[in-house]
Amino acid sequence: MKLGEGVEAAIHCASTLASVDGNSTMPGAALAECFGLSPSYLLKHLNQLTTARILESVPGPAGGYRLARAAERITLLDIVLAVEGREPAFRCSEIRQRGPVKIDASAYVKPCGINAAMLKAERAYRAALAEVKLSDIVAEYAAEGDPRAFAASCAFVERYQRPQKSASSKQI
Amino acid sequence: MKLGEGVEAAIHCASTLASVDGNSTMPGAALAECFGLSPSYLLKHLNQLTTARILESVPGPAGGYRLARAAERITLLDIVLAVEGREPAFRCSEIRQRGPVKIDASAYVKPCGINAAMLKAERAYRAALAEVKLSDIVAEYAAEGDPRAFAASCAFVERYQRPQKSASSKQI
DNA sequence: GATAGAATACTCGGATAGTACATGTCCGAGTGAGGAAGG
DNA sequence: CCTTCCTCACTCGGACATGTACTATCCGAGTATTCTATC
Repeated sequence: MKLGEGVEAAIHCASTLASVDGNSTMPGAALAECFGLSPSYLLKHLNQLTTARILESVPGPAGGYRLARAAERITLLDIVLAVEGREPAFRCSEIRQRGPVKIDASAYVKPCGINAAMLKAERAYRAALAEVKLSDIVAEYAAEGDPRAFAASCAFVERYQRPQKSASSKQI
Repeated sequence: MKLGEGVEAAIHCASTLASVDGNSTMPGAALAECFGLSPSYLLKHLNQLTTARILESVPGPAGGYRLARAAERITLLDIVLAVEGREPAFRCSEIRQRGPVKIDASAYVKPCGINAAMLKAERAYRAALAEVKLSDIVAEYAAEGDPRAFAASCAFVERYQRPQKSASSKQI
């Protein structure tokens, strides 16, 4: 029951990318510098987000990352699942039938109640994450966060974002 | 986001211990054999439950483990926290203030919205686990589970449980 | 025969190796930009 | 002056070490039982 450190980085980067204009991109190195992270390692997580179709990557000079779809259509659950994997945290290994008492397999057709309870709790967890959109995070930050910190973030984005030539043509 | 394998073992053992009579005990070796687990390793998890005041351990011959309180007063959350630790799964390391843009610390007095959203989801997870009592698991198993498997479990408990002499006097 | 003592066997508990996963780092493939040469 | 080609620098992507935490195991501390010797 411990989430990797990369989840925090992934969400922060996605929030930052939500502030870039149109389909401009932002290099991974800039994101790493923004949060004081190792550039080489952050790319690993950004790549996971790209594989999950949450981000898009543009190679070459003036390349970088951008959101693959609108921030209103990205939830925290999407990001968490992309980084941590889609498997449930609790995996029932059916130890109830590993004992020495041999019983026909037909006695275990029903899933065990413990597994059901654990999975139900995990569904509640995921449902709570699915309710939070990336746009909510950004809006809450702009409204509730400290104005100085917000201004600094905007300045950082302004400084490092790179507009794309074939921007309008690559709209999906 | 991955729970250790010991959680499953701990819950199954606790459910089994909920079926022992009065304050009889059951040795850890018997529980390990019941689920085909390594006896030496299972003791580690049982010890965690004992430290968390969920189980009681009785040393010496005819010793073993028993529930420290009624099964109605033990929830799945108690067991999960005892095994996995009480720390939240998501730990905010405040990477937002690690960047090169130096801002006064007063700008970060408010907890970051990402952390708040993650913790809220975890509260939902824990609340769902707290609603499930150990007695519910046992009752559901007795009512919905396969009668053959249930009978085999009862026979196993009957065979290995050890009544305690000073049983009634040690009632809390 | 009853009792006190010591040896014993069984239990849990903590300290000790092995392994899988997450973390952190490095180098290579690919691409667009920029500049130089030619028309 | 414009076009074309080449070189280059910058980007992401995957392959390679390292650290940590989970898993697994073994040996030691403690206690009720049990046997024996004595009263």
